[in-house]
Amino acid sequence: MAPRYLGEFEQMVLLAILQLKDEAYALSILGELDRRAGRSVSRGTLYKTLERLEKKGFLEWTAEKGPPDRGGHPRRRFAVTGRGAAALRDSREAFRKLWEGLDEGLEGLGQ
Amino acid sequence: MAPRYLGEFEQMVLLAILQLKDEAYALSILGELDRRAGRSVSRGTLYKTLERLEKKGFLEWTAEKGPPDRGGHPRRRFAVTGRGAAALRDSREAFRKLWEGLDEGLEGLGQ
DNA sequence: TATCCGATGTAGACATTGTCGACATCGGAA
DNA sequence: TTCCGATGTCGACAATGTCTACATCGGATA
Repeated sequence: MAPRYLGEFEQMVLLAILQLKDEAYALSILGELDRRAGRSVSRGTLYKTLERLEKKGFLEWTAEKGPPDRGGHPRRRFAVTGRGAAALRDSREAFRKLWEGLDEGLEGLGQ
Repeated sequence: MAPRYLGEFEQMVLLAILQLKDEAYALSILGELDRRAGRSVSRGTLYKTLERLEKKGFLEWTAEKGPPDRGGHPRRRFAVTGRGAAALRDSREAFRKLWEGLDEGLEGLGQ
């Protein structure tokens, strides 16, 4: 029952938020995910994941007044919590050990 | 419908198999996962994942006569396919870009 | 000022992935 | 013989990934 690990996409979302620093709004996250990971998903998908990560204490958000430029109205700014950062580091470490020494052998494999 | 990406645990399993080279039997994979990633799951969990990865063409296996030493009877030796290796590389690349420049800032975060 | 539109969010549904425990087998060891 | 450890298989269910449809708020604009 206790969700012990971050899913693949959950990790990506957390990382995208970290990359955006104080500009982590839902739509910007969507763009960051697409730019860096080539992962383009619907807004619904992102919001669901955001909601779950918040419920698990891996991120938090604050509501803000309308955006300065166009289309203005309230939106949420997301931020990774300490627990979220810790979970990311743990996962990164696990994968680092699993990849250890494999990089070379994989070059050229697959089409 | 088309499962485009590897799940978090699926990636770990594929990597463990790669690490074990020609010694990738179910039980050894279980041990490798535990040793390197600190991830200890039941045999059922592993077999289910192995089965799904095989169905998607990311790994294949060959049946072997009983193990040389103790408890002998047939078992399966697993191996990652070219497609599996390619999927791993893609995922690794996506995460590399997402982590870019974040390592420092994360040191010391979380408990 | 009535309406349209883009930026935001929410809700419900459903497929995929992660996880177990129970059950079944095969050969040696006791 | 019986017991036991190494192997696998199954069915059930929780967690994660994903979409589409629906709802809102304010400016822009006709």
